Amino acid sequence: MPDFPIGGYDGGSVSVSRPMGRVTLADVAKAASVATMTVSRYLHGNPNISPATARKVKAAIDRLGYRPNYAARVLMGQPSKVIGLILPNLANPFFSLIAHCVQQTAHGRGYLVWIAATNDDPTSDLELIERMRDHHVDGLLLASSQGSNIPQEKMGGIPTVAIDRPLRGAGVDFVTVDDRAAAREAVSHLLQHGYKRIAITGIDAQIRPIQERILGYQDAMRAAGLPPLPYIRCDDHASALQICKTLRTGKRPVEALFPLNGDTSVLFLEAFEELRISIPRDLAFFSYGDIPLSRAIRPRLSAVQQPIEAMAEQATLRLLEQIEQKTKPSRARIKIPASLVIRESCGCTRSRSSRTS
Amino acid sequence: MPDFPIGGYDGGSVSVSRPMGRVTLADVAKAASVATMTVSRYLHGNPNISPATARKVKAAIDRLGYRPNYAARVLMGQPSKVIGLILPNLANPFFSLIAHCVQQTAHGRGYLVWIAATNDDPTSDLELIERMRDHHVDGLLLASSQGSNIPQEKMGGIPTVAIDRPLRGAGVDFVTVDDRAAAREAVSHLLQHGYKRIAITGIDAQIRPIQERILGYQDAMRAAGLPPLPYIRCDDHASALQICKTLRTGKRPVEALFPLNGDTSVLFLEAFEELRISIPRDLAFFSYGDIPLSRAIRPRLSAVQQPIEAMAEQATLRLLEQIEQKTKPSRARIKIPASLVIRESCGCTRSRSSRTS
DNA sequence: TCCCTTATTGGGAGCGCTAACAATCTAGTT
DNA sequence: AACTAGATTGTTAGCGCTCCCAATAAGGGA
Repeated sequence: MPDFPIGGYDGGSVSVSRPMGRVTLADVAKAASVATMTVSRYLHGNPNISPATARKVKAAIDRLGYRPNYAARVLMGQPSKVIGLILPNLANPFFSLIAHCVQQTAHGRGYLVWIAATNDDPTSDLELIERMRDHHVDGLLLASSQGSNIPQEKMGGIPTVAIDRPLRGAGVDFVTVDDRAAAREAVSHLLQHGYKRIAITGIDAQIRPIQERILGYQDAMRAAGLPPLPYIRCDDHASALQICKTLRTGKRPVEALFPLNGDTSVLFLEAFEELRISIPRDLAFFSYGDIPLSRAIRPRLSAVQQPIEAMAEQATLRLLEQIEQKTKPSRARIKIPASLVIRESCGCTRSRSSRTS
Repeated sequence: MPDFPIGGYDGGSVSVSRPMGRVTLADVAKAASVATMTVSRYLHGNPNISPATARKVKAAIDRLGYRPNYAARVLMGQPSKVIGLILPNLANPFFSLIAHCVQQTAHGRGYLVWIAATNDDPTSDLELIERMRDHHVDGLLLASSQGSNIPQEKMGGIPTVAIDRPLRGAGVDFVTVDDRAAAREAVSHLLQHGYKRIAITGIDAQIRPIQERILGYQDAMRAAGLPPLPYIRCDDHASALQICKTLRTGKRPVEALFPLNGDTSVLFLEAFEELRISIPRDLAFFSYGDIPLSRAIRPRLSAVQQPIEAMAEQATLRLLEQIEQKTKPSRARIKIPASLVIRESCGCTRSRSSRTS
């Protein structure tokens, strides 16, 4: 059996329910007493059509409630006007905001967005790509799951833009936040407070954006002549608690904590509350990405503010350009600068804001 | 011009880039020296095929890397194996969790899920339905935007299940949380604490689930012989602040606040923090739905816990059944009971949990 | 008036696939 | 050996649409 789903056993001759009764081009043509081609041309805005004919055709379309059959269009090589958006996880506000923005941008240009999530399953990635291709999406926007490696030939020349995470293997455009600069700025800010032992933590460091943020952290530490501390992996509530306990013990306690992603920030905020760790008195804190409900948290969080809208819009526009201009992917790497929102958790007492280079 | 996007002006004779080079059934058939029908039969798991032929066909498929062309399948009336999921807003964790669960369930049954969001634009609803139909989704899962009224004929007989919010007009199955019972239970619990003036607040009350929750509130108040207080609309941070100020003033201050949806709960938690209102000392609080980051909030929140997974799974399974068994929609109304998570914000001091009827 | 150019319309063919039916082949029966 | 039921494979047509090319209608200059 093949690895793609099939129509199901049909017993060899069981009739499949055909979507009956739908109005076709031929129906419209007959009603308007013209050739199907004329209707087709009208639909495509071909100017070589007399106003009188156009009116007749329009009337027939409206009267019959005609809708185009995209399967037939697409079979002839026409664009489907659908782009696929594959995300690792819809429950993460970072990605759901991307979804929102991509849809906004694409919709304004006449495209539908087919959103799907891999739920961090790297094999699911490849399957989604293939099946979306089978369904003739015009292009693909990919925030690939951790570790998935997409061979170039699997993309089969379909316009693709990677977003947030690069696509190893396939040579495509890549739009991302300038994570390295953002992390560097954040750590620099913490250093200005006089903290010397600044620790970083987060999820699996294999993911590209995390690697970039680690580099940014190291940049800032080294620039200040301080040794970078090792990256602390934190995946769940239990490990956050555990880490909190070890951070403050020992002869040289950590003075500031910088989680490198939003989920981890949440984990630590929960742990701080549970362990009655006072921020920023016991420990300074700098969050990565805006946290939902952050206004209900005291002290207010200083955070890296990711330019999600700009990133999503850039990526979408680049993709649509590739689709419509049929330009080759330039393998460009577009880095969008993030900004810092300085509130109180880092040790500041008044709010102010700065923008990274 | 029609109201659906068209392929773009083609000048009458500009050649459209056909996705060249893709392996077709005929290619496989030739490579395996059989008829195309034989390959098709193999793909559909037809048992009337000799093992030797099956092997030959499989080898050819693997060697050539054949993938089915769904446009052609669908044009013949075959199922597309895609279901559409239309949600009001992906940024809301309630809906993004629905998306996650639907995908989980559908994927296990060989279906892809086409997720799209209307961003609370009621007109966008209808357009998405129509365009997904144009693309031959096998069925539709709908959490319709507020106020959208879908005429039955627009659904055109496509299997549909409404989720969370009913579909006015179209007679389809409807899977929802038993919001009325959940609200009743929550209010009853608050009443047991001795609170008599319990206020409800939330977004636009036109939305069906909100209406049900209001009814549940009124049930509980009347059962206790108390007059229900009027519903307080709250849409943003400013109005939450305003409401907080008025709640505690006057001769008969409100003792407990019960926001009827998650977003509003967040708004009030932020306002409480800003106004230094202490929960539950100044005001008891019962949240609707689990709030992200709720573990980082003191006191811990008592909340209605919505059975999102069960709801999404039920809805998906019902839809797939309609699709595969070709059963008519029973116009059934399935209510899934919610449970209460009792923590501290309601005035309790120890955690315990109860389940509504 | 005729011919030629340009605007507008029509007529097949065929995209890749599958339903229905036809054809062939096998083994079992009398 | 002739025949038949059943298993296996092939053939044809056509899903709804758009391509290519041909056909017609409309204007303009000789």
